[in-house]
Amino acid sequence: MQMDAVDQRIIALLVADARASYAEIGAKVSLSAPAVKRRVDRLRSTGVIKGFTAVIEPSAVGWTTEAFVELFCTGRTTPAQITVATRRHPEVIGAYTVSGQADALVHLRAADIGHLEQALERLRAEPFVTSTRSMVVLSRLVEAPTAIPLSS
Amino acid sequence: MQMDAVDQRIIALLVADARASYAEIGAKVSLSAPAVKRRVDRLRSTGVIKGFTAVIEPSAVGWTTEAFVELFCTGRTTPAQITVATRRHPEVIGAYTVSGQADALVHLRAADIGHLEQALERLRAEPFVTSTRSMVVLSRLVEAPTAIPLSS
DNA sequence: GGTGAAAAATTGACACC
DNA sequence: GGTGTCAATTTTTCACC
Repeated sequence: MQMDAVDQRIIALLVADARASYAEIGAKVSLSAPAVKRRVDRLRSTGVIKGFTAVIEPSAVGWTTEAFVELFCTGRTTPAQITVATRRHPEVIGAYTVSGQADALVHLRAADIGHLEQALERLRAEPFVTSTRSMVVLSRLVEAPTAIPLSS
Repeated sequence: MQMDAVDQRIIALLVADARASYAEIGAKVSLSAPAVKRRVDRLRSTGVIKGFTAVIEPSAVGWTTEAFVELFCTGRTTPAQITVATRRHPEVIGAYTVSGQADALVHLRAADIGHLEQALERLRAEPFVTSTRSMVVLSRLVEAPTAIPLSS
């Protein structure tokens, strides 16, 4: 899809604050509120903006434990299989196929270590998983929303 | 902070759609719009809701390459040092200290492989980094916003 | 792309429990 | 502490140019 510098700035402003009003955004990009809305509607319908979400402090909702788990899979495992399998587990908040020794990297979030262990066991029970390697998150140092290159 | 089931449901609804109106949310949790707003204001001021953001398709804004990099650091490296160092690099969209062989895991997003390589070189140049192990993301299978346990 | 008007949402004041 | 109702203001969302 075609996007100009104004679209990029609107996106950056919405990433910074998804509840900013169109008038507020318009003031910063020198556009009227309706013009901003039309652009945002277009960005949404073309899939550039996938949605709007609240950023939550995980510990506040009872998720205190995170881990990254490398999956080593059997030879014939497809990304689709991994997708289906990982989506089944509510603890999975991210999953990626990767280059390197592992086949996939899975990001888990659980209530506590016990819950994490349980989720990990379930994941390891998937038929295509041959082995795993876990990294439990000790502290989140950086966690930024999708950064947008600012075209100044 | 103290949170009841209604707060949890409001949070879940805002994670699903940060631009939902208070009246719309109120209809789903059986509360008036002002009551919802008061709760949201409280959740924001207490840091449970850290903010609202737009979810962007990374490829649409020119970020086509992602990687996870394990950092192996010198013995006396502190999390604070890693935080400061990783925040300097705009390509870092996540950083965590982890248990296991590596000391930290860094999530990078770059325009292309060349850009990623460049960012990786800069990261490896940090004085406390002894070695790295990279996993380039081949495909994003799952990428969910902070999942909230639904108290049904 | 802007303007203007109607509809809807936000926000604060107030009473109530 | 919490809620709902009401009114003023602001925002959204249409027309139409």
